Amino acid sequence: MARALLEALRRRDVLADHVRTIADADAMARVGTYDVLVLDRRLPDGEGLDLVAALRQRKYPVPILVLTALGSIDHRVDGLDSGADDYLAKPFAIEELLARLRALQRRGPAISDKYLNFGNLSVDPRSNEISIAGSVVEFPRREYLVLETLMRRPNRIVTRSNLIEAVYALEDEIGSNALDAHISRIRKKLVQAGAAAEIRAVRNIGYLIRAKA
Amino acid sequence: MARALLEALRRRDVLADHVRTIADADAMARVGTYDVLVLDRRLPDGEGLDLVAALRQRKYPVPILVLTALGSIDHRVDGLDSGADDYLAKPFAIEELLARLRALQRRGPAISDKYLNFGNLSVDPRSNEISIAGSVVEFPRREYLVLETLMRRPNRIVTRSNLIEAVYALEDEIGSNALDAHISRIRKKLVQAGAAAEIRAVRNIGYLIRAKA
DNA sequence: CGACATGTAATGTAGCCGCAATCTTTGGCA
DNA sequence: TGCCAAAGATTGCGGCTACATTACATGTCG
Repeated sequence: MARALLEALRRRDVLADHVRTIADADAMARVGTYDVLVLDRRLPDGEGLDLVAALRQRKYPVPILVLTALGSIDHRVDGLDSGADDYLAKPFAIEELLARLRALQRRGPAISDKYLNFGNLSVDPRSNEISIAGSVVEFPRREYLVLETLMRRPNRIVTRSNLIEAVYALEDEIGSNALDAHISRIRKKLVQAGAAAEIRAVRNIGYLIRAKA
Repeated sequence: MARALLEALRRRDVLADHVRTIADADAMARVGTYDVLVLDRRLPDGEGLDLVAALRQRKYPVPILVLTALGSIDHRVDGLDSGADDYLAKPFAIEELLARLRALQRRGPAISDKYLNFGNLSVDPRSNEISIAGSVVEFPRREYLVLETLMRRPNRIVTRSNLIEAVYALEDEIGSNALDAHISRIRKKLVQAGAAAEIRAVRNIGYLIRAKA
């Protein structure tokens, strides 16, 4: 089935990778950049939904479509609950799968809009949770705010005053290197977690986040 | 839009009825026999999701696909939560809608029991019953309300005021750490029951429920 | 009367965050 | 190229405060 699907995709000039196991898929998801992920439930080394849950727990933002031979309601509900974005029962027409993939892809940006992604960093403004290289890293409130602000403009300079404004909102806090201290602490966490991004200072102006050298 | 859709369906020999209001749709659903129902969210006499909720509460078994101009996640989640079986953001390709309708039809009748599931927690808003790791755990009214509210937005921050509002509805109750006390009691029950989720505080803002570390 | 729910208040506590002292880097300038 | 002042980086420390917990009083229902 995978072969047929790959062939159909290739014919439409869709780029696709294929692996057979959950372990491989997990590895690919960590390093690769994909628009959408298609996952069978029954896989040689386990249950596909477990991977979905794991990816979602790590805030993996890419839409996931789950294929299953089990068309029953229960399983469908499980699929959606586990964090999949769409669900398709086998047997299915290739055409339908393609339509759904297009739909997911179109919706995709909207979905990942809720995440701020850059390199292997992912910020979820809803839960104030930050994931680096696939695992959640805790950031205290102020540090989180600084990093979120930077992540909203990757590769672009954010002025000191912008940052201070974002972090201290209304509270009047002026005069100290508090911001610098936060930056420093953030940096430490970033390297520690193996982030593929770094924060650079722009003298007399502010900071920016960019891909690591 | 309805006209275009009806035309497309007719061309494929699909029988379809069309009404414009929630009231009419409700009436049709009561008497007619349909394989699937397509519902817009914005309707002249109200919000489509309310009809979905009402139908589901009556155990109306027919799959429902909801159309919406609002493609955001919130709305999508709301849609699924309300008991809809599929969700499609406008604008969409007619082809895609048709594919989804076929899929729904093939899957057959679905009663989307709208449990709120997260980790090994399950909340049934209908019976106000909470299960943790498969067994029912008793929660008194206020605690239940707090937990249900959190479970409606897993992984997302729920503000203190939201929670207070949810728990104390209209009753004016202000000024105390009553909420904190409830949270504490809930936490105790959660760990005692071996929940795979935990409630975290977000300083100065509120709480969120998320997968246990 | 007893069990339980729930608000209140006292007390405990973690950990954030600002400060400041010290070290490092940067860029202007001769 | 080399020097220096200023900007930035880093780090330990301690106070503060929002949150956590617990006990207790009150209320409610059987």
